[in-house]
Amino acid sequence: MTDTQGGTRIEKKERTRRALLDAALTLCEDSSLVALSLRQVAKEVGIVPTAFYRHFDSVEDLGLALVDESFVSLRAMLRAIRRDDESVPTFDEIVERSVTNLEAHVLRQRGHFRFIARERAAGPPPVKARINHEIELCERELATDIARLPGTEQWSSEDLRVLSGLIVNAMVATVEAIVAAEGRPEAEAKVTAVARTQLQMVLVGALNWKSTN
Amino acid sequence: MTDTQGGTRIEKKERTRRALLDAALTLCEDSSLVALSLRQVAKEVGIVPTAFYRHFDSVEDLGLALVDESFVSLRAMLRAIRRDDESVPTFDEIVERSVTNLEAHVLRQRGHFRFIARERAAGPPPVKARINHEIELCERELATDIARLPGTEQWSSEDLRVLSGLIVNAMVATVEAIVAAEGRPEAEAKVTAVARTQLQMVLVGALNWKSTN
DNA sequence: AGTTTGGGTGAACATGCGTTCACCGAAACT
DNA sequence: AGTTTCGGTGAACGCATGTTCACCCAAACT
Repeated sequence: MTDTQGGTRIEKKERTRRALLDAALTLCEDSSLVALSLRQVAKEVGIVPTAFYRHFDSVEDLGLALVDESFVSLRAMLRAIRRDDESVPTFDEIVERSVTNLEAHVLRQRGHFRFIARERAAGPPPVKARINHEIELCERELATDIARLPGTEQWSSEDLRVLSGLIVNAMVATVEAIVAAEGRPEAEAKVTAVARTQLQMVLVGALNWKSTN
Repeated sequence: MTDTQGGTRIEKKERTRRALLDAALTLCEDSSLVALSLRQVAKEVGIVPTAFYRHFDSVEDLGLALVDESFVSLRAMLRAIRRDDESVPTFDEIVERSVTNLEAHVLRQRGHFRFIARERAAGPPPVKARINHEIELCERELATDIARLPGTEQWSSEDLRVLSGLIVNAMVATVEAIVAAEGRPEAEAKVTAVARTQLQMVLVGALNWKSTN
């Protein structure tokens, strides 16, 4: 490969590694990791198939790296929302901020989210497992956030998990719908409007829920 | 192929067609339609690759047939629940019946549901589209069912769709979780228990919702 | 009885796949 | 200046893929 960008050796290695990750993300856009060949992604990047092994053991291994990458940025976003919410009074505003931020983040990282939504259901088993594990972590963190909200003081931890599961489900579905909107802004707006209402309905349910801990 | 079962010609054709559908369902269990080859499924059935074309134009075409099949049986189940519900008084009993029936049906048709859950996100575009369309139909039907329930008389059709979307999301997630339980009964029981509680929470939300039609 | 229909056959093709191996050449060390 | 490290090379392998074609033969028609 002819790398016209100068730089130290590790910089160049990192650059092709990135190129491999990006190429893989693009190439499996409308199929799946399990249908993506090492040679395709190598060709896309402009290196010979064998050179792929200098960076990853297999396509599946590359997939795991993509999962990690995606969730690092997702978790950063969630931390940011959480930080902001410290000073926000009403439920409506929490809903508003959450959905707005989620939408912005999904649009910015469309490729990653497409990937996650797909491989969560169809990826190679280790990839699937990693994704579902990460989502479960989000669910747990959301449960502890909810526990700090007024009105949920004496909920059972059971019910907290159930509620956060419900919300995470709705958010996962929302992400899939935003991604499926394919960038048509009016379709996206409809999706997020629905998501806001759904979250509010769930919150109404939660506020009127008496946990039988 | 040596077909030891006798029968008329169209019966024999139907028999290999079934075998192809079943083989495809089994073979893509832990990958996806997009990673399933025509030759694999032909070999599994015991016919030569070329004979596949006597039944389907392509693997994708076979996939569409599988989608139709799955939803035929799903819709039959939904009709049955709806019929039963006519005579059922309380919300709790509706929740109970729905989740119990869903669980039983998913367990009986595990293969089909696995397939739907996977290909919904990862299938070839036409397959994805067909699945999402079918799910949307379920959502619409649910919305009209809800509209007949006491307490929702003056909801906006907007809100009806939002609520049924929320419920369908939760049910799709439940199906995925049941399938992921891999037949371990205690894991399945936990999943359905969570689903029941989630449905109840949503219903509590709905009952306290005032639609701003 | 004679003919047509149509599911299944088997060879052949070009192409793409993952993986192996010995090798190159420049950056990075000593 | 001399040596090591290591990302990228290119040929080669055995194998699987989708699709074509001419062909077979029993069931189904006339």
